[in-house]
Amino acid sequence: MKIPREGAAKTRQSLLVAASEIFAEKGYRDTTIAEICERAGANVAAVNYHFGSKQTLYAETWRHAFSESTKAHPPDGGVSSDAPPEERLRGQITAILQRLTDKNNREFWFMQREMANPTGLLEEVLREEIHPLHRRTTALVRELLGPLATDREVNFCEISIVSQCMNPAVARKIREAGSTAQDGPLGIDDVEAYADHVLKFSLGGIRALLEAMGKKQKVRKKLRKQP
Amino acid sequence: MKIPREGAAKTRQSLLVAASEIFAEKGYRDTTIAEICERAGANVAAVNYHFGSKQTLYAETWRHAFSESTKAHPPDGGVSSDAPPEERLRGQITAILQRLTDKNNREFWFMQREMANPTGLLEEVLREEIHPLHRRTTALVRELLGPLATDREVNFCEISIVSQCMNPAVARKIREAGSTAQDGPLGIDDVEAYADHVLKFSLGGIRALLEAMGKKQKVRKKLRKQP
Amino acid sequence: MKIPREGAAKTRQSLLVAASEIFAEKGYRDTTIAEICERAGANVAAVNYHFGSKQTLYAETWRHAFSESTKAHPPDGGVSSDAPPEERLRGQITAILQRLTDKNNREFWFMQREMANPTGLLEEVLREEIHPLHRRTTALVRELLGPLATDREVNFCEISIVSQCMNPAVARKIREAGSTAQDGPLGIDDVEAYADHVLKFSLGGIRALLEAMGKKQKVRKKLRKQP
Amino acid sequence: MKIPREGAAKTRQSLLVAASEIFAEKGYRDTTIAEICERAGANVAAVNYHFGSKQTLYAETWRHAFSESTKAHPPDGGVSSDAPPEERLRGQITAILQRLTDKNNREFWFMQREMANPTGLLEEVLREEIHPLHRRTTALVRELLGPLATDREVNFCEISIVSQCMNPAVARKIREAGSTAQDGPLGIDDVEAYADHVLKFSLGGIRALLEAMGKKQKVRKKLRKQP
DNA sequence: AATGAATGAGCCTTCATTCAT
DNA sequence: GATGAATGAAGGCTCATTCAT
Repeated sequence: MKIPREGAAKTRQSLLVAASEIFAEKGYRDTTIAEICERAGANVAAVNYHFGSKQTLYAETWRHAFSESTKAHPPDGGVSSDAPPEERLRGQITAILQRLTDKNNREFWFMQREMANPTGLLEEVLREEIHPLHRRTTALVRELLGPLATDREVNFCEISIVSQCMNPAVARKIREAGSTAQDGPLGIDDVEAYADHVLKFSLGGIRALLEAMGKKQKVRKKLRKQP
Repeated sequence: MKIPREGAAKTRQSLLVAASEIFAEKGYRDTTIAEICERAGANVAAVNYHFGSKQTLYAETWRHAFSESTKAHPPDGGVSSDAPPEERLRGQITAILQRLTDKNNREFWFMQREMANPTGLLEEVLREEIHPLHRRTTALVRELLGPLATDREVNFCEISIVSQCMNPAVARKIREAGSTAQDGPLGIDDVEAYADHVLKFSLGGIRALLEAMGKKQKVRKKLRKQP
Repeated sequence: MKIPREGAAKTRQSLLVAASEIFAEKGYRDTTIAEICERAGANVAAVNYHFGSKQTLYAETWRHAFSESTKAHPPDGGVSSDAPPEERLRGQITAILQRLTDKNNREFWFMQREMANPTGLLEEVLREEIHPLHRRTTALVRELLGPLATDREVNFCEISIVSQCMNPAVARKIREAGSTAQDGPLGIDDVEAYADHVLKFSLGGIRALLEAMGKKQKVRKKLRKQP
Repeated sequence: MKIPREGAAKTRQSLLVAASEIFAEKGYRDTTIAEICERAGANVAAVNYHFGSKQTLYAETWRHAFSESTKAHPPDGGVSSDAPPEERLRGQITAILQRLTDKNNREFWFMQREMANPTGLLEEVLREEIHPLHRRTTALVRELLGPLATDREVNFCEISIVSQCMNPAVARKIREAGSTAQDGPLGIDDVEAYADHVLKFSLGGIRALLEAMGKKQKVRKKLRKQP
């Protein structure tokens, strides 16, 4: 009747895996401890025994999903830090998109749910994990826009780029494309094609900002000459 | 003990308003009928009397929020259809952003929750209400990219533009900026500034796509000359 | 919007009819006032307005169904009181069976429900309406069994006869036969055939009792001769 | 505050017993889970924990009552299958009546309620449990009537016999007699006396049918001789 | 260490009845 | 006189958590 357990903490891992799947699929509220335990092949009391509460398990699961994801997809997309900024931007864009569309990755859905239904417990995770990524992108954008850009311009620009990658509709479309349609090359192909597009589009956007800054600069210089 | 009933559908409206607020704030599951009724100043049974069930009320509320939103913010942003496409693009961007950041508008949060936790009931609303908006933007993008662009290019481009407007992080930031910070001009100012940015950035992106298409065109012409 | 009502008490009658149907079909508890009023084309408050309460309507309905039934099916089955007792027994048996299987008759189902789930309110009706019928049959049985039969013998015999007619399984079978099968002669044919059977069977039973009494009588006479 | 749990299925049994009593007394609808649990000394959630739902508990209770009843009262009434058919008929009649009037037996009241207010769930039980009993009686009747009797005659005859035993009025009378009146010998005595009566009455009925068949037979023979 | 029975708070829903028009 | 909105008392069920082994 009992499953042979080689270690005490094997159940813990099973619970984490089961929870990861179900939480990502149904969200916190619609997930029941019973279901998690059943899928994990454990007792109903197992969650409270190993994690203390549903809340704690949730947080733990989130953390786990996030760190797994970061491990699997390095934020630079495999591009060397010596590469030209355009290349590094491509790396970051690809990284986000791959991370997002990795079938084993629940992180994105956790985040979606959190944004829609913040539990508060995860603000902390967001700060610790997401902000560094943002700062990395912000730094790159600053590099591309040059020192003349205001902080707001850099901020907006970073939002523009990341938004294109994080739009849930995008994620869903890609996912569905890969799962429903002729489940073959299209999935991956799509992601790469979209990454190319985002890079091209964003570089165009950045160039437009640079040109506008240039004009302003000239105007200011003119004005300075004739006060 | 009884509230004076001045009209038949007055309670109904109160319930709709209360539900709109609480559903948007907490989501379907975490919202209790009791809370809605209490805020609406009605009896616990009022929801089931007027709407039949929590589900129905939810759908009704969603629908209501959406149509109110469409009414308040015409999708062209008040720009004439005779205006040049760049102006019309500004109109659409502004429309989405205003719609999103309108304090009385819960629609966006409903949508967020639905994407995270689909009830299935709302697929229909999505199709009926969202797709037309997308088609409108797609048509405009096609106009800007010209007939040489592929459907995929147009599609990606439309996603790029809309994503920048619909990013929940943006919405949240703007909202929080308007509500927590010096609750003053910053809110609206922010939206307008961001709209300007998105327009500029996107036009830059589009121009980049056009140029890329031009090069391809030239290459093809060359190839055609020397077979 | 309002149905033209020629009299005040027209609604009352509609309610009674609707209630009769639904109570008989579903029983007291499973019937809702709302359903009754809907079928009667009246307001939800109509029942309480016209009858004071659900209980009262129930009692009223029962009484109504019962008296209607007695009116429609005279307990002697149309057989003259001058006819020989066997004929009169046939009349009574036929009367009960017809009464029971009359499609417009809810009375039997009310009784069934009452026996299973007595409301207490109806004890009175039972005494007033059922007992006279029983006494009538008892008298006839006494006539058939002669003065030598004990009261218990008469009582048992009466039960035997009436039981054969009132068995709900019988009622159900006949009803279903008439409603599902080729909804034609079979229904009535069945009833008549069964009535014939019950008469024959019961007269046989009575004769057996008489013979047994005869033997006892002889024994007693013998015993009396040889004290 | 907590009841010592000596065994796993002890609570289950308590619930079954309590449910059996209350369901039989009040019927499905008028019985509340709370009452059952209270009487069983269990928590309000106990029913749903052990049985899943009120419905399931009801079905389970019914099944339990029925099988208990069959166990306690073998359908042949203790008469050997070698005994003459009249004796076996006495056995069956006695078995039904004893079963019906057994004070610990709720089965009959369940059945009454079901016939009046079918839940549909129990059709199955009826088929599995009741039909075999009927077939047994039918076979015996066929034996008594001989091969010349039509199926309908056998069927009607079986109904006549069983009806006399199953009449709820009989059951009620006997029960009340045993419980209210000089709660003594009358109860059991009554049942035996009534069983005697039913046997005698039914054998008389059967003989009458046989005689009628004999006449028909003679007529047919005559007709065959003079075509 | 781990289980499964048990708990109790809370939720949605139903429904007979009452109230204000 | 009659309506339909409103009420509040339950009832069945779910579920995270606790307890006794």
